[in-house]
Amino acid sequence: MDPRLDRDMSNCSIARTLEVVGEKWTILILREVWYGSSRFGDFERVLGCPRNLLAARLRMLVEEGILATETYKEPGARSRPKYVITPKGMDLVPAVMGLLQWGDRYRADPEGPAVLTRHRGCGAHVNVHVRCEQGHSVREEDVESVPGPAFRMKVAE
Amino acid sequence: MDPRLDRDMSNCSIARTLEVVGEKWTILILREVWYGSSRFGDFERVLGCPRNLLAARLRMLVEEGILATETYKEPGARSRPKYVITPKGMDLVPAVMGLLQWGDRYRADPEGPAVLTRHRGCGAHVNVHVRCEQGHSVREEDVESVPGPAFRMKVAE
DNA sequence: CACCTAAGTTTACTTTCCCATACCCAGCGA
DNA sequence: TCGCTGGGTATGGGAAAGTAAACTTAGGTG
Repeated sequence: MDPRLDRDMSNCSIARTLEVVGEKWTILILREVWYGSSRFGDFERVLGCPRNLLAARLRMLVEEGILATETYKEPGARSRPKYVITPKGMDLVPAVMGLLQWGDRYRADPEGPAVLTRHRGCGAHVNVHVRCEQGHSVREEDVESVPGPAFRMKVAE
Repeated sequence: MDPRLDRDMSNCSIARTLEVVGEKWTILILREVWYGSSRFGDFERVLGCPRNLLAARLRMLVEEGILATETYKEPGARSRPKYVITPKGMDLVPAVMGLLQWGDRYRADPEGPAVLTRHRGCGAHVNVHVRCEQGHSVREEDVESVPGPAFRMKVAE
């Protein structure tokens, strides 16, 4: 009989991204970096994340090139590492802002959002937005997904 | 001594969004809905997700109002439920597209992406993009986070 | 009326992840 | 050289997730 043909899951950019940032504390660590934290103790204190997981997540983010380590030195203390975001890490901002925006809309505190995102300089609110290369603003329901060059089907057993 | 003041984590839209879509299969289920799947068997077959978890995730997504159930009826079969995305679910598209876009850029198959997203109608590629209310295109490093109306500090023990 | 099918539920077992806590290590300053 | 401090590592228990397979259910078909 005909083999059943299905989309091959092994080649999915969403799944691959989630392999990196899909674990519990990872995106929250990135959020804190984005908000200005850089030290192990900052993350631990603000997030309340267990130290071993925090160390594991930071190590992974550095290995992936999303964070990088630098050293800092407080007067009268030895130099210690701190974590800064890389351009590759900055490119996660649209995804994280997408989560932020959805949470602000559907799960916000009655008082409003806890954090506002502004355009440095002009000061206006920023948001994420879907657009096409023709410059059109695209409504979510007008996004169409079609097979790309690496689209593969899989053969079910 | 002074209590230490920290950002209060309980009011974070990112964390709240992740409470809903942060579990392993959830976003992949949404992706499949977005790509056109709607039936229990579709998800099981394409994702390879265990049935019990799939049922639990679908139930949760319906409870959260991200998916809704409708019934379908194949000729000569009884009616069965199918899952369709709601407007609240569609509003997750920018976040999911952010993940897709990052994966396409940094973890793509050598051949290219498996899926292309196009503007229905004009056919041009779509992407997510940060902009401000003045209409400016905003570079990621020019996004500034400032305390909003519900910003709260917490007092460390 | 027995059988088939899709959509689950249930059960039992294994594996992985999460959390808390204790411990370790490398300077610096007293 | 002793303790203090920040940045980790090690460990052990418990919760959750993954795996596999049997069971259930409701209606349509032969």
